[in-house]
Amino acid sequence: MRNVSKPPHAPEASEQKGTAITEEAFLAAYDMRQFERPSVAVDIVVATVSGGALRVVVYRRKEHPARGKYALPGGFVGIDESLDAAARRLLREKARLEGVFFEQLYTFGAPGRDPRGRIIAVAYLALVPPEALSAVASAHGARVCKVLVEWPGTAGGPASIFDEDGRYLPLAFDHSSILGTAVQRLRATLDATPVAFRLLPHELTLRALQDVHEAIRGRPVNKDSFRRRMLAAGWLEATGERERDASHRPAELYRFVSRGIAWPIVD
Amino acid sequence: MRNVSKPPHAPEASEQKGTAITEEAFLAAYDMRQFERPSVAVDIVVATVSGGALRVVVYRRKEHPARGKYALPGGFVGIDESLDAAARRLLREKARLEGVFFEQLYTFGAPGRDPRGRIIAVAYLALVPPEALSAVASAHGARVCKVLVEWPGTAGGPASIFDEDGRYLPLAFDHSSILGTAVQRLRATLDATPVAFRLLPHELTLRALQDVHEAIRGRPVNKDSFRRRMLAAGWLEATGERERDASHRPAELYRFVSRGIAWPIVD
DNA sequence: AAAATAGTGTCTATGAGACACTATAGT
DNA sequence: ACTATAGTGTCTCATAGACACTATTTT
Repeated sequence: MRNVSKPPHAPEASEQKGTAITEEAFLAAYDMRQFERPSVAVDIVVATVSGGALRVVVYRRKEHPARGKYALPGGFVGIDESLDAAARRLLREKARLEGVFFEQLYTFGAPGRDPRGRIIAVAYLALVPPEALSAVASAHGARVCKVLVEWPGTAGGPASIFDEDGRYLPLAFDHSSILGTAVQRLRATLDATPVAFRLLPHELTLRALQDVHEAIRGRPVNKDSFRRRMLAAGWLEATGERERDASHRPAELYRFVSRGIAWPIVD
Repeated sequence: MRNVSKPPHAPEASEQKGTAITEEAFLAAYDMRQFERPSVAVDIVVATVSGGALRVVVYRRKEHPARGKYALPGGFVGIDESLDAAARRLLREKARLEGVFFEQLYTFGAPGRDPRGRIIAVAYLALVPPEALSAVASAHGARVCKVLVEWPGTAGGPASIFDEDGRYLPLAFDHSSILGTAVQRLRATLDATPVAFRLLPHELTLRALQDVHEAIRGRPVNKDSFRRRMLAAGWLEATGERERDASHRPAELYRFVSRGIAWPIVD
């Protein structure tokens, strides 16, 4: 039986006399529980770049459903909790991450996406520098896996994950779609906004920044023009320091500064 | 009392024995109703461009809450209905629109956004040519209002609506935020994707296309370079026909064709 | 010295902005 | 003829890509 619930915007009970009562009286008489409601969860793509590859945090599911498959960190939204607050709480609870950059990505609401029932997932994207994930690795079943994207540019589509030995790891539910959407967002905003800096430590070399761009785009970028663009964008400030323990000429260290530059860039 | 509901990913009841039972048995025993759930609605920004201005469809609310204010068309998501299906249904029910382009925009979930209780709104953006809204105008309380955006570029922020006489019309709930997000999305995707064509009839002049770009960006664009870019993009095909009833030289009519060009553009 | 990567200078191709000019409709 | 807008040709400037070259570290 399909429940195309009639919106409570105009509930039957108060429709006739509704025009005369006050807003307070209306709200007091209003019972929202008359409509069947879905559950709402937040799922988070916690992304970083290390070893020249885009990586995300996943957990091996120990319970049904999708037992043995890998899932993005996530959980249900509290009834008095905003979506952003839920994402912040879940980042803390599930990945021990605080103060990291995150933003809402897309909402996945296909009726069959979770066998437990109607669960609508608001997906988030969190960006962290690789060293911030050292604590996560020790967490209960957590793994930081390489992402494989099989479509070019911002075409979109699912993405899959692999372990260090190149073995495919199955993702639970529709999490390959969520992951694909995250990569699409990253690729689309990479040039227009300074997202790449969120994936790097505070002090960085231009080479490391280029590695991040190449890992996200999945293809090489032109070195010369990349350096010029980055230095012209006004996001970088030379520290005067140089890289250490490189087996070749050490590169200049830069700091990310957004002096007066809006986020995203305003034209 | 704050209900930060413990995620049913690992429900207490089946935690101990969960590792031994089958997925079928787990799901049969699983009761999702133990957690308090929000309502989920879809709100739609139905946008067009006419008279050199970006316009959206709003309804004057006849009932509490926010009685007398203007609201975007919207309604609750059916328990077995996907989010896209809910948007399609609401476009048909509320604005008598079928077969129009629409996409998901952002999800608004602040706990206090609707005084009736916890209602999470998945916002959608629908783009229609101006003549498609002639039937909407006659609908119950519907109005097609000019949009005012007070921030430059893709900075983001709220947007407000005005009637034909320049009078400010108050928007209900957080609909000015939703509207602002819609404009931000339009501005961000205007150059990279052929969204502008969704706001125009099938046959169009370059001038009309430029008007759409200027209305969305909120500032003039360079005519010469705009013409070159549009003709080079491969989205336009000359019909050989010319504009009628213009009080000056009639412009060439073009048709939108996306021959082999992906949506959005793949590089 | 050899290897490897960092960083600079310069040439070329492309696309945006500017502007002058021509074309074609209504009045 | 006059006005208004459509549409073309060309110049300049900014930026991306390509490539040659120099610089500085480890081994």
